[in-house]
Amino acid sequence: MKSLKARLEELFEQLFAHYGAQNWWPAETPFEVMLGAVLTQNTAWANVEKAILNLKKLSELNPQALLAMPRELLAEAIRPSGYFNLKAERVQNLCALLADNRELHKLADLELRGQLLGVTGIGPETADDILLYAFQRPVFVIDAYTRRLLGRIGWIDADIAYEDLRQTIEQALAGDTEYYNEFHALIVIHAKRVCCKQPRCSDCHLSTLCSYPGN
DNA sequence: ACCCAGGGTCATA
DNA sequence: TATGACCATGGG
Repeated sequence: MKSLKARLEELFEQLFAHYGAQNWWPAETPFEVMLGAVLTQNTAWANVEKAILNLKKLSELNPQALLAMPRELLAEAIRPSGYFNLKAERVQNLCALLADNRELHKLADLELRGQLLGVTGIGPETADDILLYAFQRPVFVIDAYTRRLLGRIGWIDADIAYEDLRQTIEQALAGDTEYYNEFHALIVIHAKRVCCKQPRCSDCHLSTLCSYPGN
């Protein structure tokens, strides 16, 4: 029986061999990463891109500017990303944390995670996206794709708690920031393949890794 | 017309 | 602790 570490590393190799380096997260600045992390909650990335583009036309992308913006105006700009009233509030909650604590980058990983989770609207996955892709901390992000993929392969229980799964994988891999960055990006890119969105996945080179819910 | 998307909060039992 | 309602747009 192969160890979890060996199986995960093999999975990484297969994905990397097919898709190559992804250079994530798609954003120009760390703050834009954080913004995207909130806006993409339960939302297709294409809609988030529209929202961010709208916002860039109205304002500089920094915490002070978005805090100064009337919430209604912010909400209207991010409308395409869905839940726009809710997300306008969440974005400003995050901005408030960033604006009145300029030393966040000096905090240890766990402290920083605690600060992020303290923001209403930032849950475990959004916090980990921010930790990994904005603050370059070694965190393995668990999202719906990751659960679906690992669940489908039969490596995890469907109902394992977020923290338990994250720590199980991090303990097994003991990877660095760059490795976790690439790994999560590959899982998402793989899940977005057209063939992985079909009920049956026959032409996928990695058919056994297809993450469509019904497979 | 339906389903889903790079989730999270809050009220209730 | 564990469900369920709610948030809302856009593409397939």
